[in-house]
Amino acid sequence: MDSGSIPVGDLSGGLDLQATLESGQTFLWRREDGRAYETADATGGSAWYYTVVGWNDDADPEVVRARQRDGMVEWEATTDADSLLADRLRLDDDLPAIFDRIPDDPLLADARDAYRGLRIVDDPFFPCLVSFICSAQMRVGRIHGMQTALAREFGETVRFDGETYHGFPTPDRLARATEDELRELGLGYRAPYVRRSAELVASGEATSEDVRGLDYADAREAMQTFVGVGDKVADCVLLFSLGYLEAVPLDTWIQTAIADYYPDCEKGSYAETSDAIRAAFGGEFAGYAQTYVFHYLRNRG
DNA sequence: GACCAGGGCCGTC
DNA sequence: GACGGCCATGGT
Repeated sequence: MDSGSIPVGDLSGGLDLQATLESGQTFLWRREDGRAYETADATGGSAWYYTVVGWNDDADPEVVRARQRDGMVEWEATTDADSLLADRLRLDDDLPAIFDRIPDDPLLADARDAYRGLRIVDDPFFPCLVSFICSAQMRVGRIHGMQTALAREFGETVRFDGETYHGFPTPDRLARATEDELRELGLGYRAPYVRRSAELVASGEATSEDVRGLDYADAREAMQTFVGVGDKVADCVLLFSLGYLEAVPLDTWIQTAIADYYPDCEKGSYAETSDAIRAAFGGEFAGYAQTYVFHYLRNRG
C-alpha cells in the first residue's frame, strides 16, 4: 500500500474535502461509512472517502482513499496518488484569486464564507457524463446511488486492503448493457439515454475530444450530440470535467436563486438567462460561484 | 395522493 | 425557437 499526505496549509485558499466531494458535483467518491450524499453533516468532516481510477481499458483500476484531518489530506492507495489528487480536486486553483473575480454580493459572500475551501472537481469525462445524464429530475443522494449501482454491476473489480472495490464501467460495457438491466438499477427513463451515449463514446462516433478546446458556446452545443444531454447537463459536464469554469448550470436551485436574488437575470430562455447570471457571477469563474451557491442553498434548510 | 428532485425528448405551433 | 405532454422512481 502506498500512502502520503498533503498539507492543506500549502494550498492557496485551503481545502474543504467534505464540501468538495459532497456538494453534488462528483458522484465518483464514496464515504467509507456508506452514507449517501443527501445532506452534509459534521460527522463526515474527517471520514475516509474512496474512489477507483483507471476505469478505462488501457489501465488497471487503482483504489485511492483520502481523508482530511489535522490540516492534512491523508491518502492511501494502490499507487502513488499525489498528482492524481491534485488533478481531480484542482488543488492548484488559487481560490482567493478566483474570488477576487467574483462579486461579493450578500448571497455570494455568505456561500463563500460557509464553505471556504470547496473546490470544483475535475472528473473523468465518461463517468461525469453518465452521472449527469442520470441527474435529470433526481435528488443528489439517488444520483450517487445510481453510480454506485452501475459500478457494482458493470465495473471492474480491484482488491485493496482486504476489500473488493468496483471501478466505474467502461463505455463499451455500458453500451453492451440492455435497457432493462439499466432500468433494474433504478435509472428509469434515463436508461436508454445512458446506453445510447455509451455507444457513441465506445464507437468513437462522439467523444470528449469533439468538445475539448472549443470555445464555451460551441462546447455547450457540441455536448448535446450525446443523448440525454441538453443545456443544463452540458453545462455540468463542461464545468466538472472539461474545465469550463465559466459554465453556470441552471438547475432548479439556481432558478430559485435567480428568482429570489437576481430577478433581472431571468430572461426567459436558458441561453440568455445563463448569460445574465454568468455576468452577475463575474464571468470567468462564474461556475465556481454557482457551485458554492448550489451547495449553500441546498444545505441551509 | 400530490408534489418534487442538479431535465431532456419529441411533436406541434 | 417556443411550448406542453410525457417520461420512472422514491421520499416527504
